[in-house]
Amino acid sequence: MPIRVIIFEDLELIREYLQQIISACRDFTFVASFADAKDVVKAIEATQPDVVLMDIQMPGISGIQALRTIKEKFPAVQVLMQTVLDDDDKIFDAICAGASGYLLKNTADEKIIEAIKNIYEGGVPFSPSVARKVLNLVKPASVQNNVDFNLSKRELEILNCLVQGMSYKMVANACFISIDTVKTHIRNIYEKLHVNSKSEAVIKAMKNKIV
Amino acid sequence: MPIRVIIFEDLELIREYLQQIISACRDFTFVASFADAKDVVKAIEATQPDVVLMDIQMPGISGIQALRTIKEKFPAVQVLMQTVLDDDDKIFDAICAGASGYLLKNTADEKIIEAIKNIYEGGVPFSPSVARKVLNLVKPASVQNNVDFNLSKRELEILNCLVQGMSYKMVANACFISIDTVKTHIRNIYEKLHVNSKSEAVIKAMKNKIV
DNA sequence: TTAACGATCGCCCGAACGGGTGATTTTCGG
DNA sequence: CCGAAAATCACCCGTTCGGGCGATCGTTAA
Repeated sequence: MPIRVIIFEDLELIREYLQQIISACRDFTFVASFADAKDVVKAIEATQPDVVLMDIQMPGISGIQALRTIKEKFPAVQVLMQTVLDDDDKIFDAICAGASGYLLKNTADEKIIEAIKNIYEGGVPFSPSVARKVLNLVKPASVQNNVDFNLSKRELEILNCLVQGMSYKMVANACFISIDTVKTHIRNIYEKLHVNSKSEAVIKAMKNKIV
Repeated sequence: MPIRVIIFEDLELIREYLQQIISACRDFTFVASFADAKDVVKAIEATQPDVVLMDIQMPGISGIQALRTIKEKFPAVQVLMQTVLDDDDKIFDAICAGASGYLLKNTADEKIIEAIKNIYEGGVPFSPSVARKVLNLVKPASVQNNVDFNLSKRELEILNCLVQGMSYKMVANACFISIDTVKTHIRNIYEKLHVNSKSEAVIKAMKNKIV
């Protein structure tokens, strides 16, 4: 059973070009193409696609907005975003909105074919440079989680309570120890983390993924 | 100029298998292979590879540890991790440690070849399922940043101070307002965020990326 | 032109917190 | 087995915080 593909792309030239590539491959059925995403819901309902090729820059409703709508109404439909410019924010937005893949428009034909198949099989095709960007988005968030603050097991447990927003009293109850002991532990934690308030400890714990 | 490749892989069968794949491709020069990462630094110095194929599970020093060492001493060397099991944590650790790519061992030969070329050209090859996992790591971090707590500009500003670990007094100084006004604002913030302590507000702010 | 809202400031009180000191017991590696 | 580190508890003191109440002054939207 061929994969049903539809296209959203404002530029006629590119639209027809993509259309040709899809049609030429017998694993795909080219179903329809649209120059804008105004009636994206109706379009999906009418055409029942497996995969949507979506341009990011389009007059009127943006590709990202359309993507959001699709993922909301038809979560099973896979959407492959494509764009000329590799803007970090756009890429990030698209990923957060549920894009299944992200290609730059300089991608070779056979790569596009491959990406569509890939996406249909549950993969996540990214242009190399896009993938690099995604990685750079992930990395900073968790860099330096190897810093060792030398917290004991108990201290970690209590710090964990703190990052859940607990008060001293609540920690004491949760850990079955007296409130004074909690204070002692927290004092020690502060010293090890080089902070001197609960908020700072929580912030440092979250940023360093000690939790 | 062919790409110089070395292999770290404890299982002889797989090691020789990879070795054959690499050798068979005239874009690559197979330089050496090692059964463990004990002398990883010496190995790199001696062989001057462009790309390292690194198994994750190895007796003694783990592939991730070796990866860290390589990236520390030879940041220019690209490392392609590979593993049988697609453990989320391992993958995440590898990415954070600077892995240039991540393949599952069921990857087809030609995909491996492609991945090595890709990596050498600055790309980031991931097995489809790995890429999906990476995405899932990125997404939750920024999901729900659209929740609107209806904070005023001033309240946002003060909340920002809080997530930097400031006390009431410090916020007052930073915003050039009296400490009592800070208290009023924070009271209002608490109400809007449905919390009732600084830590909780900080946690909620960080988790929801209001900052 | 009111009414609503945000920003500003003030006072009060009790609870929570931060830091200092000291002590006992448990645990665990050498 | 012994000593260090961790875990436990206690008391004191001053500061910070959380919350309740009230107030003034702009801006703005109905």
